[in-house]
Parts: sequence; C-alpha cells; structure tokens
Amino acid sequence: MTRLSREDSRSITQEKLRTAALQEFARWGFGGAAIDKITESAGFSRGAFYANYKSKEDILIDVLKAYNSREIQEWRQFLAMPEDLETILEYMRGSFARYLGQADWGMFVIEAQLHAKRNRDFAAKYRGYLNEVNESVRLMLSALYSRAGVAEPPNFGELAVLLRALVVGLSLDVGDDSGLSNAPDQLMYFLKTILHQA
Amino acid sequence: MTRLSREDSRSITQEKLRTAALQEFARWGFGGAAIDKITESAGFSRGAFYANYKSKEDILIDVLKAYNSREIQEWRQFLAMPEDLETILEYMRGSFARYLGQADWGMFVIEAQLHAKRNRDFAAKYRGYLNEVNESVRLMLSALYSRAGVAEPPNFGELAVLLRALVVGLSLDVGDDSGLSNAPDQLMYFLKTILHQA
Amino acid sequence: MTRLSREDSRSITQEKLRTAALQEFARWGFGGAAIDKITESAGFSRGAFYANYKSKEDILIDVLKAYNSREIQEWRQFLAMPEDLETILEYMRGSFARYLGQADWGMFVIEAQLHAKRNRDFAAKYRGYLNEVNESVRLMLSALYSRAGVAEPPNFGELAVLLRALVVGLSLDVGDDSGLSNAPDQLMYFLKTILHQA
Amino acid sequence: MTRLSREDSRSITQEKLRTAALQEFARWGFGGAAIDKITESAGFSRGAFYANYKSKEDILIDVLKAYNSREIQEWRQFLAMPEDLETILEYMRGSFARYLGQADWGMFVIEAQLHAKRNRDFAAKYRGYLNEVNESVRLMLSALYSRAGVAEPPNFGELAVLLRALVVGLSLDVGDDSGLSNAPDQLMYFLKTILHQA
DNA sequence: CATGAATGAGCCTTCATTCAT
DNA sequence: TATGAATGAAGGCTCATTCAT
Repeated sequence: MTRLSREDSRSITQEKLRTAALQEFARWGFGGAAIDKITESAGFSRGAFYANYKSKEDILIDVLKAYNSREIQEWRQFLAMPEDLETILEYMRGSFARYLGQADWGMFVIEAQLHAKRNRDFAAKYRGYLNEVNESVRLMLSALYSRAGVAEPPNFGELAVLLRALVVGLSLDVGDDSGLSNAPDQLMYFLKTILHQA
Repeated sequence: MTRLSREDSRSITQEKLRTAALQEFARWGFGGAAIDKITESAGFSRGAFYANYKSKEDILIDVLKAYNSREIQEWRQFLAMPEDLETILEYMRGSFARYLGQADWGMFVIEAQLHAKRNRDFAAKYRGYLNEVNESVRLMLSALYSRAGVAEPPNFGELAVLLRALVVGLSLDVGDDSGLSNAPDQLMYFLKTILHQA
Repeated sequence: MTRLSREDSRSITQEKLRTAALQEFARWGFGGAAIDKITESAGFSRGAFYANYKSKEDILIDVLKAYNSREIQEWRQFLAMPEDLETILEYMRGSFARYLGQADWGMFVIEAQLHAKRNRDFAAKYRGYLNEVNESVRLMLSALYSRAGVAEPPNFGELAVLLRALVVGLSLDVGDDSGLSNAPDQLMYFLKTILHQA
Repeated sequence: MTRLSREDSRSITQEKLRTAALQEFARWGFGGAAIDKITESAGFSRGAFYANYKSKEDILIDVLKAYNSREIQEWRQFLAMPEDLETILEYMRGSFARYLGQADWGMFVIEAQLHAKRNRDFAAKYRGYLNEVNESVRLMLSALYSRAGVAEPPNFGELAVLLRALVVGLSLDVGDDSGLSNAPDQLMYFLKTILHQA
C-alpha cells in the first residue's frame, strides 16, 4: 500500500479545492463565494485553503489557469492536424456542447471577467488568459474559412470576439427556462451563416 | 411657489435612488453593492432607503421595472409605425449603440440575471421582465424579415434569444480593451447575415 | 423625562467605548485587545464600535487624545498659578500617585508607545502627544528649579525624558510584587536628589 | 571530519531559534510574534520549532533564561574582583550602553514583563529571573556605595528597582527621535547624583 | 419622510499547534 | 530531528436591516 508523497498529496488537495472553487465561484460569484464553503465542499477545513493559496483571488487565478490551459491545449492539438470542413464544424459543435453543458465552467468565466472589471490588478492577469482564448478561437475560425475555401471577411478580426460574446451570452441562460435547449445547434447556425455569407 | 406633493417628493427620491442603484449594481454586482453607497450617491442617508424600499432586492426589482418598461415602450412605439427595412435597421443600430454606450445599463441587466440564477424567488419575478424583452426583440425581428421580404427561418423562435445573448456577451466586454470598438457594427453584421442567409 | 439628543447619546457611547478600550489596551496590549471584548465590556454590540470608530487604531488615537488633553490641561492649570516649592512637590507627588494608582492609564501609555514603535503611520500621530507631555513635564520641572532658587543643570533638557522614563518604567512594575510599594515616594526622592545636586 | 553529536546539533538549532525569537519578540511582542517568522528567520521550518520547544511560551522562557544568565554571570564575575569607584562606574556605563545599544534585548525584557502581567503561570517563572536581576543590581549598587565610602541611604532597598525602572523606561525610547541620544550619560548622572546626595 | 445609532450575522485571513512523513 | 500539510479557534471588519428620534 503506497502512501502518497507530499507533492502528490498537495496536488490532489489543490485539485479538489480548484474543483470546489470553480463551482462555488460559478454559483455565487467571486464576491459571494465563501472560502469556508469551498473548503468544506472539498472536504477540508478552513486552514487547508490558506496552506495552499494566498488568498481568494489566488485560487481564482489558479482555476483560470488550470482550466484555460486544458481547454486551449485541446484546441491547439486538434488544430495541429489537417482536417476537413465537416470535421472542424463537428469538433466545434462538440466543444460548444461540452462548454455549455458544464454550466459551471461558463459561469466561472463570466465571474472571472466580472472580477476583472472591478479589480485593476486582477484585470491585468486576466487579460493574458483572455488573449489566449481569443487567439485560439481566431485560429479555429481561420481553419474553418480555409477549409471551406472561403475568403476571410473584412471583419474577420472581430469575429472571434463576436463568437466568444455569443457563447458567453448563452452561458448566462443555461439552466434557465429562457435559455435555448439547443444552443450548440444555434451556434452552428451562426457559424454556417457567416461562412456562406462570404 | 408650489410645494411638491408628498407623492411627487417621494417619487423624486425614488428616481434618485434608482439611478444610484442602477449604477452601483452595474459596477459592483447585486451582492457587492452597498446600500450605504447607493443612498450616499443619491444624496440621502440610510433611512431614506428603507423609507422607500423594503430591501435591497426590492429596489433591484424597481429599477428593473422602471428601465424595462421605458425600453420596451419605446420599441413598441417604433414598431407601431410601418417603416421600411433601412429605417428598422437604422433604429436597431441606434438602440444597440445606446445600450452598449451606457455600460451601466448592460451590466445592470447581467447582474439582475445573475441574481435570478441565485435566487429562486427573484427568478420568478425576473422571468416576467425577460419574457417581455424577448417578445419585443421577436417582434422587431419579425418586422425586419417582413420588410425584407424574406421568409422567417425555421429557427426564428430562437433568434431573439441568440440576439439577446450576443448583446449581453458584448456588454461584458464594454470598457475592456479586449472588447470591440465597433460593437454596433458587428451586431448589424450579425443581423444582415441572418437576413441574407434565408 | 428628557431623552438624550442624538449627539449626547453618541458622546456617551464613545466615552463608554473609550473607557473600555483604555482598559482592554492596558491589559492585553493593542494587538491583544479584542474589539468584541471592548464593546461587550462597554455594553454594546460589535457594530456599535464601527459606527463610532473607523478601526481599532482609530479608538487608540481617540483615547490617547482624550486622556492626554485631560492630563495636560490639569498640569497647565496648576502651572498658571504661582506656587511655592512645597506645593509644587506636593502636587507632583499627587500626580504620580494618581497616575501609578490607575494601573490602566500607565499601561495604556506604554502600549501606545509600543504600537508607535511598530507602526510608522501611527508613530507620526503619537509623536504629537508625546511632545505635548514632555513639554508639560519640562515646564513643571522648570517651575520646580525656579521656585527652589536653583539653577537648571546643563542636562536640564534631558531631565524631562529621564523623569518620564522613570515613571514609565515604574508603571510596568505596578501590580507586581516586584514593584515598589511606595513608588511615588521614590519619585520624590529622585526629584529632590536632582534638585539638591544642582 | 567530525559530525556534530546529536546534542550539539540540537543546541545549535536552539541557539539559532533563540536569536530569532529574541528579535521577533522584541519587535512584535510576544503575542504579535509569529512562530513561522521565527523559524523562517532562523532558517528552519515550522516543525523544527516544535521539535525543540513545546510552545511559544516555552521558547520565551528559554530565551529569558539564556540571556539572563549570560548577563548576570558577567556582572557577578566583575563583582568578584575588588575594583575602585571609577572602574565600577565605568563598567556600569558600559553595561548600560551595551544594553541600550542592543534595542532588541531591552524590548525583549519589556515584552517578557508584559507577558508576565497577562499570564499568571508565566509570571511565577518570570519572577525568578527578575529577582536575580534585581539582586545583581543591588550588589553592584552596594559595591558602588562601599567603594565611594558613602553610607547606603535609607531607601537603598528600593534603589535597584528604581534604577531598573529607569533603564527599562529608557529602552522604550530607543530608536525614537524622542529618546535621549546620550542615555548612558544620563544614567551616570543619576548614579552620581544619588551617590553625592548621600 | 428622513436621520443615523445600534445590531449581529457573516466573511477573509492569521496563526499556534498537531501529526503523518 | 526536521518537514510541511492540515486543523480550527479567534479576530478585524463589512453590511443589510431595525428602530428611536
């Protein structure tokens, strides 16, 4: 029976805390999330949190970093392989579906953005993550146009922001009756529309 | 020198409080907004607030109601007049520009929606306002298709939600460097695209 | 039955809080004193404290100011009247006795000084009070030498500091078995010694 | 290459911890000193502390014991040799200068005394150290009077307490602009004064 | 109606201490 | 012996809300 090394144990604790924090931030917002709730839901006591993170914002950044890199790495890996139009569209559909299906992740991103709007210092750090995401989306869109054999439209530079805004806006509706039951379909509608438009 | 009637004086106080509350909610969120800041910024003291509203949520609802009805009434008035395609598009462009230009209003709506996600009781009340807005957007879109002489697409019912999501998503970027400098243009792009697509 | 005016009521609350704070600071030190204990001992709840003071340091300053001015004013009043040597010595003896008899006051001063040593911002404010006290002591000593018909020694400027150090040092012993039972007598011994020396 | 015996290694660790603790206690007080800071500044981790001391108070006692015995032993050694008046005065001057020059040591003693005032159990242990010091001072004063050929005054028993109070009071000013720049000189003035007085 | 003093729940954070490694 | 992860009590401070004036 091998016991966990110190480092592994720490990693596991942090992963649990991150998971709990993501959920708590998503549900109650950065300000509304209580560290006690986070640690409790992760199965630890208050002190464990501060043994691993310097502050509430510290774990916000850690969650952002962990999930962002996970997400982006996946997109990059996919983009590294030459795929045809259908595959790309299918992949994006899957990504949207997963993203919107995990209500917490979408709401977490919104809360991070809100915190950035209210906090200059955090905004600077947040910007970095945001840029990475936008760049990924841009690359994906570029692949899309290229495989479709369609010229990129004049406002191509803004399309990534537009698409992200759309996804973010839809995340806010997830879980509501007011939301779309088939949001990924609608996003695909949007993508196909802009492709044909050109 | 006519004195203000008691009712008028009350409604002036409330209007000031609403304006201050809208701003504070937009900037700091429902949870993060302090009643003291609201009253202070409105030029009153704590007591005035509770003389006019039962609770923090109470004024949230009042602001929502006041601004929502203002906004919707305007759209309805415009829609009552038969206009041509260009005029409608121009009007929508102006609406978006105004909406996104007043960062506070966009953020306020988001915060209201967030509060609804976190609070069952409020959600029920919020739903009503949301439905009215969506209905208005749907009517406007309907007018658009009709004047364009284009048949409404099969997913027409979802387009209003999609459009609102886009506007909400863009609001979140307002004020950021990451945002679009010409968000209204991009929204028009979106509208024209879905029109031509059909 | 006249009720208290707002202002009076506030004054009374603050006086109670000051009294409690003086005691708590004296007993447990600035860092060790708990605001909860202060308010409780003053007969209020936590919130009342922050309705009257901005922070723990804020009330430290207020106590310092209140007691300092009380003390100094008394010395100044006494010094305004031309007295003979015996009366002055007797007055100083009484002052010392009162000061050392109220263990809290002496310890409070020490705690204020300790806090000043650890806190730059507070140190600046504290300096002002300290200077006033030293100036008072200097005036009293000056009167002493003058009435005694004795020339002030070359190190007269330092005597006030020396005397204050002695009082402070003795305060630290008050309440201990190790302390002097007749500290005021010893202080008089010190005074007479430096007088005769010259 | 001789390895350190377990005991030597232990005592080196403890000496480092004591040095760090003395400084931390002096600067931030017993309550304000953080064990983490002590161990970190000594180059160890938390665990090393508790491997060597049972509690924070435990190291306070150890520091007190170590430094006290060092100080007292020195005085005793000096007193063992018959010296003339000038030499004794010079020695005392040097002692004062060293004591006041090492701000930490003076402040540490004050903090120990404060802790004793707040803690019955510790007070009992502290008393022992205090008595030793007072006894040393008394012996030194006795030597002084004896070498000066002057009879001890009636309050001789209290002079040690008086002198210690003076030194302690002056320590509190060390580092302040308010303090005496030539405190040892002033202490000598005091000593000479009481000698001549008699 | 409006004022502002007081309440008290709740939250972030620190830190002495324990204990498995 | 030393490490550092985890515990949990405690404390400063904020803020929605109540209520006497």
